Amino acid sequence: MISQTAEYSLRAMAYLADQMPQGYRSTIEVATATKVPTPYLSKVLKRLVDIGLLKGQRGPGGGFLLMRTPELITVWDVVDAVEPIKRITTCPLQLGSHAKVLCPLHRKLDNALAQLEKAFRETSLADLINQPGAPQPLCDFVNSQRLPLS
Amino acid sequence: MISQTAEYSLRAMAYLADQMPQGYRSTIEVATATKVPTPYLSKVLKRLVDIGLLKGQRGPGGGFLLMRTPELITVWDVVDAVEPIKRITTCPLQLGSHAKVLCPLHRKLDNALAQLEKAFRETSLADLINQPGAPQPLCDFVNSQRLPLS
DNA sequence: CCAAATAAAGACATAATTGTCTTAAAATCT
DNA sequence: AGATTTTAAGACAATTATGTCTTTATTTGG
Repeated sequence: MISQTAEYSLRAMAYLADQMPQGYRSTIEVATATKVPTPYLSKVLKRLVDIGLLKGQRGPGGGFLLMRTPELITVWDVVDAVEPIKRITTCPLQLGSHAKVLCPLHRKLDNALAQLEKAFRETSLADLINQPGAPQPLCDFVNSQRLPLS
Repeated sequence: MISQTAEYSLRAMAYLADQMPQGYRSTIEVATATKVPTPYLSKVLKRLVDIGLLKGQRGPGGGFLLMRTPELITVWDVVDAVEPIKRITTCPLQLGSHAKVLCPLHRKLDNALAQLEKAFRETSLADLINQPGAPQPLCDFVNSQRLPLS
């Protein structure tokens, strides 16, 4: 229901949100952590740069970095950037009689899309990594650098 | 967010639900009414037959017919038949630590899918064609055969 | 039985998505 | 300046989704 590219984008953004304090992270590191094919992730990351969600930095010590803090980037921002949710605002059959009000079928479908959009807009990357009482961290990598060594 | 094929399937099923009292409806008629390319719709309808949602009848007077009444077929039945909503039940990264509990990202995504599934399960084809106070019928074709000629 | 209508089946074509590989450009460090 | 690290860019390949076309099988009605 959501494309592979969107899934990969979300994994990468979540990882980069978690790793933000450490600065730039390279394609290979992100790919390894999120288990995404490296060459393909490279293209996905470039897209996120073009869109303005990430900054790419070349050379030693370079890599990718969020352009905003995790609190200010939502799941919707990411999904909308790589695979926009196309809301149904006009009749797909282009029926004149549906110009103002969608038929029940498309009304229902668009309501479902609206629900989805709302859920995505209400979730920030911070919500994905800062889970106080949550039993599991985002993924194996999350916070791994920051946990006390015990 | 939902495939073209699923959209076409829903249009066709809604049309056939509306036309059920008139008996079999041919591919060409359904294609014209729903504005779907005829040859492609033909394949879609065959799939709906294979799945058991429609009955196909050859020869003069033949065509397609719902296997159940519109009340007993949901939007979910149709979508699930042609393009199943893949719920996230296990970690897509196959991380051992997520065997029991999904990470927040995939928990959120699956919750969204659950919402979608619920909305689709709660809507029957009958809901799409019998709208007492609704300002618009399903589409131009709906109930057109049954309206008083006035 | 024959002709017409219709779905069924499957070959073929096109486009989008996903994935790989190679080269170029830029930044850093010594 | 030169070597190394890294993203940027773009060609190429494989797969899936979408769409078209032709032939075959079945059913009905005369």
